[in-house]
Amino acid sequence: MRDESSIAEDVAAADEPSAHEGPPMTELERIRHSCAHVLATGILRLWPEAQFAYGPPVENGFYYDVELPHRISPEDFEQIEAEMRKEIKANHRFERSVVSREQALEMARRGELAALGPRSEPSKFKLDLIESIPANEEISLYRNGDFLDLCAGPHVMRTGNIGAFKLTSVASAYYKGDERNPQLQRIYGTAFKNKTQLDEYFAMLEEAKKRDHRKLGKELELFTFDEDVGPGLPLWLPRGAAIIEELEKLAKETEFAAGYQRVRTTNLARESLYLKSGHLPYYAESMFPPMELNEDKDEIAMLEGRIVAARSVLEQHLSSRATDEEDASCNDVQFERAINAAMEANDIPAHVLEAFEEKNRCQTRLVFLNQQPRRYYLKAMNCPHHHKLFDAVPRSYRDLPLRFAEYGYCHRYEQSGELFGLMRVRSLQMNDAHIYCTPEQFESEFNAVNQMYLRYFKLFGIEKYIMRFSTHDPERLGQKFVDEPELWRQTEEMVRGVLQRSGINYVEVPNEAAFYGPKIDVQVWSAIGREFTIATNQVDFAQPRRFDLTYKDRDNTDKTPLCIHRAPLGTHERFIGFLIEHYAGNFPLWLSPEQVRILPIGDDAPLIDYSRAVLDELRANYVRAELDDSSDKINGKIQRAEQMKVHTMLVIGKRDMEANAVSVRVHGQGNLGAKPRDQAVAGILAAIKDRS
RNA sequence: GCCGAUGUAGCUCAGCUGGUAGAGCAACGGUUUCGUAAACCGUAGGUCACGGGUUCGAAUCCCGUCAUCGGCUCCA
Repeated sequence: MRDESSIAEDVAAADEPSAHEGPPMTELERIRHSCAHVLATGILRLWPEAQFAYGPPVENGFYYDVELPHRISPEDFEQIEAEMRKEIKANHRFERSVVSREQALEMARRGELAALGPRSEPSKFKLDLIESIPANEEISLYRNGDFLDLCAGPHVMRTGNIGAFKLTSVASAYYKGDERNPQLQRIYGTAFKNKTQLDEYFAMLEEAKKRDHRKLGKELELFTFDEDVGPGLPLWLPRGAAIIEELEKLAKETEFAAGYQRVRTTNLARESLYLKSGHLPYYAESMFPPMELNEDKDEIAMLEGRIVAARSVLEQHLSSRATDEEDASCNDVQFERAINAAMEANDIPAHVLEAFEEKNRCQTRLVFLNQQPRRYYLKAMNCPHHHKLFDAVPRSYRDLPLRFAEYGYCHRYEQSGELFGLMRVRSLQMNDAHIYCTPEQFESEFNAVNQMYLRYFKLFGIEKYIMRFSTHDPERLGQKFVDEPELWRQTEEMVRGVLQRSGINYVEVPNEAAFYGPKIDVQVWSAIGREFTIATNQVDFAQPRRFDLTYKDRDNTDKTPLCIHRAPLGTHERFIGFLIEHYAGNFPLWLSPEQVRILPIGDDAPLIDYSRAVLDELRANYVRAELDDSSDKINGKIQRAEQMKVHTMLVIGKRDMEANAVSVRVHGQGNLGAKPRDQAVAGILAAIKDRS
């Protein structure tokens, strides 16, 4: 399971090559970090030329990055693990020594670091890592048996203290996490104090697999992906769509009460919109490539035809007047000159005059048409469209704050390797809204949005979350971030102040802002330990300016509003993916795709009629209820309903019918016994209404 | 996009070192009339992801493509 500190750890693991800084390790981390050294020892026994980069403990184990011509595959694990077991059995001490910078560099040059002894090739990554250790820091080495490594430690006392370990996977990773650096093989493993804990860990992984949203989504018939539709483009089955409808109902009610207005915009817009917004070029690689439309093609062809016809009339006219030295079959410029001159005359026939005018009319019109195809893009974000809605009507300070909400589809061209079930998709429905406000209104609007998050989290029982405040990187202005240094500074200062005053727990993460302004992401952890950005809240100073959005202030001057982008429920795709894992598919009644299933015992006509009457009553109240009139026995019907995680089952036998009752069974709770029909129905309706 | 792994019926999975593709559940047709997690019998269902190659013969071996998964990079 992941905790809040894991963000810091991951950042440290990614950004801190030497591990020469950072918080002290826990006992388990020391075991895992030591196991990484043992892994390197094992690999070197098999491939002495291996070059190691760094090998820290991570959330669920450890890894070591290695460069090696041989491609390590899971088939090699057994062999490597055998070498590792020998090293653990030898029970070598982890011996720490401190060396001078020059000594360390010398050893690296001799290939002795992350090695079993001197080698012909230098330990090149270690050489580089030594360079990055700050001058005032001590340089330490750790030895276990023959293996010596540059390492800040700490370690367990002896290799034998690594109770139980297992190699788990191999992946590739860029050296220092930078795409421009060489790719290394990253060997992952995990280690625990003892075999029992190791086994428990793998058993836990098996359990986690059962609540994986991709597995449950298929089993519960919530959504599907189809090759003909395309990767990352989920299709929602009726049961999944039911959840979407409930979430939208929730959002619409909440937002209506909070003074939002709903708008609707298109999925497609011309290139010019996104040039204005800055999505092109700042966001271009996340957008689907454009489609090109020859919008004026037909009109251009028609005009050109008419020009040709008119010109032939004019040419005829010219040639009829031609003197010996004049040639009517001349180039365009000469023709224009000649015809203009000819039109000076007084005796021009009417049809020639008409052709002349027709030609000029057509040529003038052509100037205003697009000869080049026009580009249209699928929208990746709603904001540019909403800005246009702001701009569609003159705005006064009295209109602010103006809050436009839309649950629209956006399409983003995520890289193929990024796609991940529902959590990372290419078509997404965002719980989006844009709040246009004055700087004075910013704080209360911003806090109101945060309050909305907290209410939602309470409703869904989300207890663990953290806000990440992402700021810009001054060095990437004009590349990743709009080039407005002063506005960035002011806005970040403003947001930081609001966050601090509101007392919300947050961490500040540099360089991860949106291109148009700083943002706050809300990270949550699904029940199986995955971490996600579920909601987002961003400040946009850039786009309102780029769109020249203004409102008339009290003093009759035009001012530019601030814009807050916010999506407390994130996207349906990710949010539902999260909820599936959060609830393990056992949705509360209000969200349950099938809220009630009626299970008659037997199929006697009166019993079926009674069951159907109960069904009709529920459906008349918009309850998603079904009747199982199959020929299964009652145990079979219950089994099937339980497997589909139907929330409430109403078992109806002869006894119930005669008492005008139903027997209530709730998924996960079992048989709750018979209840009067009215009472049971009322209870269901009340629970749905309260979202309890 | 990069590295690695995987791809057999709607689902879960068998199918040895190449010799004509199998089970359970689901579906469909019957029989059964059952009080809280699976009644019984039968029927149908697959171009073994796709495309090439090797071979007398390929689900199986080789190459390529696509998709998914584990990571990396990216990320509202």
